[in-house]
Amino acid sequence: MENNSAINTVLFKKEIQTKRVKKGTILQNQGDINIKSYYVKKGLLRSYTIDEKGKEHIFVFAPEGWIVSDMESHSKGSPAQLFIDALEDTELKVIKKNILDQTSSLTSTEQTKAHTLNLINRISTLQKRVLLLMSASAKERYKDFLITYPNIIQRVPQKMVASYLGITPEALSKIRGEMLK
Amino acid sequence: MENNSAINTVLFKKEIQTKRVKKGTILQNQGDINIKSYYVKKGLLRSYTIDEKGKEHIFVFAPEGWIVSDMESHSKGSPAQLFIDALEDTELKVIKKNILDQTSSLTSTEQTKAHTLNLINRISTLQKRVLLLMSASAKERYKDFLITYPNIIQRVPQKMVASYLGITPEALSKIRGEMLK
DNA sequence: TGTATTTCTTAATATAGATTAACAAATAAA
DNA sequence: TTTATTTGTTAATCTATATTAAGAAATACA
Repeated sequence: MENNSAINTVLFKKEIQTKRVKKGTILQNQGDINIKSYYVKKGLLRSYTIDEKGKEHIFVFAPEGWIVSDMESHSKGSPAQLFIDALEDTELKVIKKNILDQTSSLTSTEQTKAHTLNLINRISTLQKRVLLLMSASAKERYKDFLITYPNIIQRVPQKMVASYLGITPEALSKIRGEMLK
Repeated sequence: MENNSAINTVLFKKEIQTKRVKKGTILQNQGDINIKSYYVKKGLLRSYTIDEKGKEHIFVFAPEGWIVSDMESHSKGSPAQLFIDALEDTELKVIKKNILDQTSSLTSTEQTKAHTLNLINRISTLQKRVLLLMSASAKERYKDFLITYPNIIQRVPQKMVASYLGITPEALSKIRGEMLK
């Protein structure tokens, strides 16, 4: 989920499979049982839900160096909540092992540390996201997005940025219009 | 942050200090440098921010068995973003060590696993929270809160529940009124 | 116990953002 | 290319929630 160059150390070689997928490929469907994690070497993945009204809500964008995984389901062993698909042609590593098993007696201290750091970074990112969703206006959240993920806007359609921010494409268009003045 | 009985195994004895604090005690102020984590043995803590308009936003409630810590700041070594205080007289353990150092060569595999599980549970909780904030109405979020944290409503004033949900006390009062019919 | 303070409720009004719709612009497909 | 599809814009209208205000209820305090 976040940029962490030490990740290669963490990934447990024999459990990993490298893969190339085309833009549009769905890696995980809502309801899937066998949940995996994906490390992005090159390209761009995203995870998202579709609510009862059929509306998409993007949970994360995962560009180079990030990991996407459905923690909620992963930790509970329940079916996937999230869809995961490729927004660009992507080169990735599939991590099949349950994340808990990765912290096995066979992994080194350094690996475990990098692994822990990765989890903490995710929590930190989510903490910020929750606080912004609770206290900031759509415009403020958009401004924060531009700073925090400067390269994403050029790579995805605007409506996906709106979906990530939790607003409609129309609302984002209006905000951008206002910001130009 | 979440209920996990294995936590005692994780906590590294000599780094821990048990403490009793009175209701209202502030354990961490926004801007504090030396960030600690708190494990609640008995009682109730919360973490929260205060925005530019002076409005409080509760990030987590931490009843018995939970840990509160300011991950955002902890991981970056930056000053605390969150306040942490006691909503009831509380018995707690102060974890001074940086969380990364806890995953040292001295901790056992079991400890590390429990520790990892704890982090994953937090991510899982936050994932759900983000998705709810993005896609659900205030009433839906309140209903979810009642199910997920059934005992908290009896222990905190209603306005704090509102603050946790990201709505005003007036809005929550109205929602509760509607739900009685 | 009585008084002050905080919390909760209700209602009127305001506002950010949703919805709907229609069109323009860009991108993909034929 | 030309045409079809997706994406972005603008504007009118609607709705959930915020804001403001005032009184009632509960709680803390003297």
